[in-house]
Amino acid sequence: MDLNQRQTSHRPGTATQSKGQSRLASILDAARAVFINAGYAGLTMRKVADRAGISIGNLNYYYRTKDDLLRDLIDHVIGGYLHVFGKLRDAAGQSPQKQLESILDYWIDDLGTPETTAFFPELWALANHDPHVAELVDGLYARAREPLDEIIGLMNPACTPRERRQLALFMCAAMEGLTVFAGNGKPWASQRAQLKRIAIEDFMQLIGRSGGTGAQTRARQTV
Amino acid sequence: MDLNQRQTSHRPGTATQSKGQSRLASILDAARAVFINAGYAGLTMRKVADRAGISIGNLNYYYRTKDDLLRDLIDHVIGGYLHVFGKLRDAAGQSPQKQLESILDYWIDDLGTPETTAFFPELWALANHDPHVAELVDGLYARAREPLDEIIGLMNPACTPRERRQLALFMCAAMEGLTVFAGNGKPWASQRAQLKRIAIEDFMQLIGRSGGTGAQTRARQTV
Amino acid sequence: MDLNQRQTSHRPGTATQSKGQSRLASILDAARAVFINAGYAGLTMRKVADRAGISIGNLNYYYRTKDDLLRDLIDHVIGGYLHVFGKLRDAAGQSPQKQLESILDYWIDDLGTPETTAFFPELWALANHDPHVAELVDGLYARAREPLDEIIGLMNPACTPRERRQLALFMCAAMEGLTVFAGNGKPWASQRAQLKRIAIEDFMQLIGRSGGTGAQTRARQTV
Amino acid sequence: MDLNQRQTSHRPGTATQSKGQSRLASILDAARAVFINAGYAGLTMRKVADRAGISIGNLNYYYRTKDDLLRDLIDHVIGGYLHVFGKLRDAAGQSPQKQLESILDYWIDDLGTPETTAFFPELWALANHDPHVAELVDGLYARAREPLDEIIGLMNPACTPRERRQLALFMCAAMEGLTVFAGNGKPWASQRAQLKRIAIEDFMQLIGRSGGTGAQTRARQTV
DNA sequence: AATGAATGAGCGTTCATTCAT
DNA sequence: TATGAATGAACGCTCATTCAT
Repeated sequence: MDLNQRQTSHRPGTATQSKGQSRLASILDAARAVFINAGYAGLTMRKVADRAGISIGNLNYYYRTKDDLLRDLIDHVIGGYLHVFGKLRDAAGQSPQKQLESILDYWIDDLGTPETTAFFPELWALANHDPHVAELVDGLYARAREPLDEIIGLMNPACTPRERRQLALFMCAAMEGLTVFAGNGKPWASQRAQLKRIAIEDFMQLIGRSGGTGAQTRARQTV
Repeated sequence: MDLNQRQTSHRPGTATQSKGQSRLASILDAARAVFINAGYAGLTMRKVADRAGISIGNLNYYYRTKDDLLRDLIDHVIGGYLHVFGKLRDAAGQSPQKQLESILDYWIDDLGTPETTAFFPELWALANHDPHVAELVDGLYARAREPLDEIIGLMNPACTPRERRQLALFMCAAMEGLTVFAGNGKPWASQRAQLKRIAIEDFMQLIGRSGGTGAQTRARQTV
Repeated sequence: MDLNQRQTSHRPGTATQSKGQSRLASILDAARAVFINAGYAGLTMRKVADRAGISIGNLNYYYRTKDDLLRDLIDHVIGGYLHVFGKLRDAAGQSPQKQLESILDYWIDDLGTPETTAFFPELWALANHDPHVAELVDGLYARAREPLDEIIGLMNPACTPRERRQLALFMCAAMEGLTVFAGNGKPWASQRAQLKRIAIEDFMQLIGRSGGTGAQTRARQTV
Repeated sequence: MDLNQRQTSHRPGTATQSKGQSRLASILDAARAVFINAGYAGLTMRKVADRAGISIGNLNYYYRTKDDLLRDLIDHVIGGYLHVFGKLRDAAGQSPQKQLESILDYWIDDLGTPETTAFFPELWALANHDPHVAELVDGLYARAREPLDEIIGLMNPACTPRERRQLALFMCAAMEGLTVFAGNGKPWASQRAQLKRIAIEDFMQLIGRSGGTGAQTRARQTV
């Protein structure tokens, strides 16, 4: 899957003029809002049309089926995250530690926004029933882990590529898990900053002590 | 909320006899299966009735509304997890390290089962739109973290109660996050055991080095 | 295809009680009326439900899809004609000529009724786009031609089975063709009786002079 | 109704230039194809526009309503048949028998083409619900019977005009009825040529023996 | 305790049609 | 001429729910 060259699912021949393109954008925005507010189960063509201020006929003019709309919606939102993760990687010139801290900082802050808190659990649930969504989600995370992987390599050259990938995955999972507990409106939201410090601290240590088998790691630490 | 004294949502006056009670159980089993297979969006009274082998009229006899059924369904499933976590805690006589390892072992194995992999993301998504579900989920995790909290206290007496809670939360989040990546059928499922080792190792270290403010921790590390 | 053992297309489990059976009958009657009045293009679930005096929900309770309803509708109506043709054949004890006359008499009278005049052209049109309808129509006509075939054999033993089938087909086609011109409300409706006489006369002659090759026939006639 | 001076139903002011006229022709061709393939129930403005390679906006520019298009479509197709029947009549210089045979030959061959097999049943069905179509169809057949009527007069001067009309109608009906049974793709398609022979033979005899009451006819034949 | 029958709102979608450009 | 954009009614169908038996 080439995440850079995504193809839209709207009806061919539509959105050729500027009016149609902006309408398409407003549809995707409306769909995103409904999806976030009401979840996939509450995502209906009528709600989207209402929110976008158009008729259902016009909505179906742009998106022949609800599924087409859903795909473009997820493409659209995931595309936004991909864009941000691409930028995060470019924080060059800094030390790997600073880079890592910067990424985690952004990541955990983001998961505290209402949109992300609501969007990703829906995505995870959907991915279990829709292979296409699963593929998109996997692609997104793979991309998001790339800078982590790279930084781990800089911070601990002893790590094998496989170890780097596993560590990045573990860190990614740990942060994403925080969404459920410290996301927007969640019970631990007020302690998100402290949890972020714990995560950063922990990941630094984790990276530093890796680079061999668990036995070796423990040995090195105790020496 | 008292998780020990949950109240069922089925229609009062039903399930008074043994036949009704077993029927209720089969309904909840059917509902769970549908919920896991099709997600909340695909959970319909018809499907549940079909799966349970009864008429929709009869289903509505036991559960006046779909929402009632959903509440009992989630109560039912969460109750199962609570039961297990209660047992885990009873692994007394062993060292705290062994206890911790045992819990994480079970936890991460469980998240690799098809049921858990499918069930929890649905739950997280649902919790964002249904306060009652949110409350149940929070209660479940609070209970699940209790043994972790306790073990942390045993392993590192320097930890304040607040620190213990935060560490337990972080560990819980990190494991739950793995569901999305290393759950059943997920891309990292084959490396789940290794990720488990990383988690256990990491949590051990994390607990060991905690027990002060973040500043103190850093100071100690740099010395 | 066994026309005698047709299977209904209504939802399994419905129409088990007397109320449901009579409702099913009223639905088929309503559907028949709508089909005849408005044609296949004008046959909608809503119109049928309205005509039957029930909600569309209830209509869909009995017939899951419009196609199911259509099949049963056609089965239902064709079944009526089959029943009649079965009876026609039983006009035993009379001379073959009388029997033939009786059948043609009934046939051409029937095609002058509003229902038949409207129903069959719809059927012919539908058969061109729906193989299942085509099969039903073919089955109906095959059955309808059976007594004709038999009578031809009695009237002219010189006819080979193949000739009999062809003659019966030709007669059947000629009569059915009259539907378009002399059916109810058609320009030649008022002369239907005279056209019937022409047909009967013609078919008698046709049968009588058959029983050999065309060349032989012409030879015998000119002698 | 004057079939020679048909008035088109396209929007006044359109198709004034050569480009518009050819576009109109391509629209009618597309409409005919859709009508034949999908039937009246499947005839939609979108399909016609797609097939014609234009936008539905442009289609509605030429035909303000679907009904206008339908009328012109039927006019168009029927016009083609009228044109052919006009030519058939001009097979002068031959004997009436030869002329008759030539007409029947063409007629029954034509009804075996995919277009005619599909088109006419749709037309008959439509005529039952649309008076304008009924009028057009009646006009077409009236014209088609003219040469038959004339030839009958030549072959049997004893026939009264009324008898001639009835015989022509009967013959026309008999042939049209063959469409349903021996049209393209129908069960008897392979025996169409033999059925044609039966028809020709039969009609010759029918014409020859007519010209009086049935009794007289028989008497004359037997003498 | 259980069923078949029934409702009406809402679903996704297609339709003929209009309009500004 | 021709298009893309837009509408609103109607389509077939599913839904949660109610009710009489």
